[in-house]
Amino acid sequence: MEKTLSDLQPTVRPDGRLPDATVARLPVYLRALHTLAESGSETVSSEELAQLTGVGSAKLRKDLSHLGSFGTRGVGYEVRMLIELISTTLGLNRSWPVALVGIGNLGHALAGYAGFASRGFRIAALLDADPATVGEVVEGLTVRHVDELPEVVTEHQVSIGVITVPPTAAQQVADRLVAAGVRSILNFAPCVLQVPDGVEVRKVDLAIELQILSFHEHRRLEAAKQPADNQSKNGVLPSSLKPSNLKRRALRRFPGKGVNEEVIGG
Amino acid sequence: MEKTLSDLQPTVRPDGRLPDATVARLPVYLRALHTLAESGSETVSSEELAQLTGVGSAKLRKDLSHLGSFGTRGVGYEVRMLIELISTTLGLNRSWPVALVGIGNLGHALAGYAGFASRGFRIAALLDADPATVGEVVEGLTVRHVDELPEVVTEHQVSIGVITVPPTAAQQVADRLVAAGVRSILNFAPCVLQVPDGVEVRKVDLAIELQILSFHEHRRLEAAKQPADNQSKNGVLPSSLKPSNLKRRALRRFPGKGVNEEVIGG
DNA sequence: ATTTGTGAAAATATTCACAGCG
DNA sequence: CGCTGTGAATATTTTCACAAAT
Repeated sequence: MEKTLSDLQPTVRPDGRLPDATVARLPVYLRALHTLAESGSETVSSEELAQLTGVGSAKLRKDLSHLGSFGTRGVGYEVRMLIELISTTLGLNRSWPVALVGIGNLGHALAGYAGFASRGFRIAALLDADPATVGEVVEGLTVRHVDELPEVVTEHQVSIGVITVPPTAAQQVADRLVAAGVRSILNFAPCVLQVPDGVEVRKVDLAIELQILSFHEHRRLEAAKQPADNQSKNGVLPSSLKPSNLKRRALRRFPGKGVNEEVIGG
Repeated sequence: MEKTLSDLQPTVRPDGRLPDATVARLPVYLRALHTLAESGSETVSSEELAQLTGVGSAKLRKDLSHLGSFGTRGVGYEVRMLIELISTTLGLNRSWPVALVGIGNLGHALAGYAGFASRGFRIAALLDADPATVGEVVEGLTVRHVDELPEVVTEHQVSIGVITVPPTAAQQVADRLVAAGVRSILNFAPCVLQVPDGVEVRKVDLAIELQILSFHEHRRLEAAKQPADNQSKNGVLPSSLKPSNLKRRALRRFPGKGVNEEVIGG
């Protein structure tokens, strides 16, 4: 039977709650799907999409099953429909106004990220505490003083705050965002934010990612030192690579797309 | 009994493998511990450290228990010893040479991040494919052409590669890094990288984080629309905040520290 | 013939709760 | 008494494997 887009809204949500792990993967699927759509694919199987996203096909199917039953057995999923379904689920059909607080190096880089606007997000305001920065025009927006947060939030209906200030100032900025009514915060400052229940904080932390890599690199080196050791399970090979999942490389690269998208985001 | 630093290396690793979830949290503990050390604390209890890091105290104790038994019952943990223990575990006692590929907006921001060097990482080289950028001096380093990757990696013993190029170029850069012998990659490009087994890739993706926030914001709004609904469990409050974990705010802010650390990393 | 959707099994991760030590 | 360390209980996530659908 044909499935129409209007089937999307009312159906689904068997028990009502989407697993966190699933929510975290939906954006990944969405990106691959957009690329597929651009390259003209109309349908995709769980196996293909799994290859493209680096996720196991069973996991992918289970993820999608939480949104409902929209695949066609023997065929796969309609690309456009999946895009619509995931976008709707994530709330990406509207454009969320974002306030960016802290216009330093990273703030500049983020403000200049074109793809920001492209899907679901719009930088509504830039703010900073430094009088030297306030008033500066960055990417067409005049930087306003962080004291004006309450007005700015109301004015632009800001629902997401991005913090790119030094860690010493981050908590204060978070408090102000919360006081102004913002309930979703993306924190780039390397510190833990304390917020009341009901406020969602996500953290992006370069140092932590590097330190996790460091751990694995360290393990590798330690393992290489002890080649006598019984590295039976999940062992680290001394100096050559295991040539296992090479079939993955088969449909690795997407058909060329000319867009020179900026590096951050998607 | 006194515990000495030399106890650290030989002991521990009951079964041999540290849970991924634990590894991912160790850097968070480490940061809080550094702050505690700077403020002069000599010991810390699991409860305090839990407050500071936003992790449950039982989870924290279980995490630390994977590294061995280094606490003192009735007292807590020695801050300096925990720092040493976690640093050693993560392999942060040496300085890892990092190659940064892609000197655009974000690349510049990362190259300029002083705290990079501060703990365990050192930018050894900057590379780019754009002839206009190659030769430019950024933060004291001359940008080299990405074709020179093999030489650069050998020259500086690069063990970690950071990718900040547009997504269309990211896979190619990853392939070159791997070919040059790099086994740990931090990818800022919004795409999935395919690498052979044995290569560790971590991804930092602004758009994904925003989209996850979008989902929660969306849920919140949907929930607010249906106030008649039985929002019993994990319900979203319509317009005011639940004032629950307020005690957390008690020891929220660290004693003032003058360092004006840059925003990224730590 | 192929691929979805999903129970059931296995693996991971978190939380509880308390014995045991200082 | 206070706090660690940890088995046992619970929750979450992943993986398996196959019946059902087209």
